[in-house]
Amino acid sequence: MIEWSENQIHAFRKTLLDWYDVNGRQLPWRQDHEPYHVWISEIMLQQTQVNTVIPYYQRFMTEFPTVSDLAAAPEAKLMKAWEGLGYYSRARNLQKAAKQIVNERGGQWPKTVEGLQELAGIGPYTAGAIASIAFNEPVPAVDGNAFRVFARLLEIDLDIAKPQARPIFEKIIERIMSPDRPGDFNQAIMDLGSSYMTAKNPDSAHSPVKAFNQAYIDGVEMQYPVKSKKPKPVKVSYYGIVIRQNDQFLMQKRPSEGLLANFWTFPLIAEDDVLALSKTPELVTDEERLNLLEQLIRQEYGLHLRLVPMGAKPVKHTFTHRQWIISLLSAEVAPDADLSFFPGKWLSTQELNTIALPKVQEKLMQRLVNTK
DNA sequence: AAGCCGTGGTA
DNA sequence: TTACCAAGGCT
Repeated sequence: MIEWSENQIHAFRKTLLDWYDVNGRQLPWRQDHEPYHVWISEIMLQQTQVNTVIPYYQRFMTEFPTVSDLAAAPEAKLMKAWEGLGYYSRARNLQKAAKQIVNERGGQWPKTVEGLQELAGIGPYTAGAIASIAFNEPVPAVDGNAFRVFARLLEIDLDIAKPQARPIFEKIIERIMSPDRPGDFNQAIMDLGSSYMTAKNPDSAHSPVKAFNQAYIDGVEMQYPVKSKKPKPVKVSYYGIVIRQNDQFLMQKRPSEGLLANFWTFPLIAEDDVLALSKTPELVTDEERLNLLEQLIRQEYGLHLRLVPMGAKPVKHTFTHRQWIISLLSAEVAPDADLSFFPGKWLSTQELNTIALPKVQEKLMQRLVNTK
């Protein structure tokens, strides 16, 4: 890596901010520096693209205009507002933090990076963003953009996937950033990172800071940032059981922790659990498989079902670390069936249109429409 | 430290 | 299709 002189640092600040003053993006959350606005946008933007966030942010501000409104909101309404954004613990933490501010702090925001990180869902990046943008504190906001931009500018060889890299980048950026305009500096770095200095197809030849971009100058831009790879999603096969009576589906609520916590889906049964009932799982035929599945449902839920496979191909849905492969089967259940052992309830199509559903459930329901 | 936690877009 | 990315935080 290289180091800049004081003169270079001053020149970089001026070049960056001059560019930002003219070319900075106009975004809904940049109309003012209200901590509430900065906060909501920063949480939504975690691992999520700007274009995806914009409509969510606008609806959110209409429904929950202030931190008090958010603190007092029914959780179902909040989840409906977040539906489709993913990483749903962000929404739950959002309300936790809103309650912290309203109930424990008399509506007062913590105004320092340290204080902000005491709020649920606010880590080092988001705390730096809020502190610098809303409270003008000269602290870096090191997100993926900042890692990438500074790794290239200075040819920093640290693996940005490793936690130790963060404090080192923070120290480097602290020295470089504009002490009088910290919020604008941090946002300018993000705009740079999402325009000229993107991960895949950067356009450094036209970048306002190309003269400062050592990796570009040396023709090794694509070697930065150094980032170790993550493991592939693990494939998991399920049977999705569609039990319909007139206008209702028998739905199952997911556990309160873990993937898609508390969301409603069709009952999902892991193929592994079904095959575990066989002494020779590798020899199970399709017909036996169906029998084993019906047996498991009898044992676990006390439901006597006759299952009929639906459609040809299973529904696939990929999360960050899992790929679900779901084979749909339909069944009828007797009107007087005992549902006391079944961990779920009947939901009408009306209700299903009202509550928040995860994308994978919507895919399953879509498949239902297509195979009818 | 490394795995968990969603979704949509792009090459 | 696969692979990887996009303004991370929590455990």
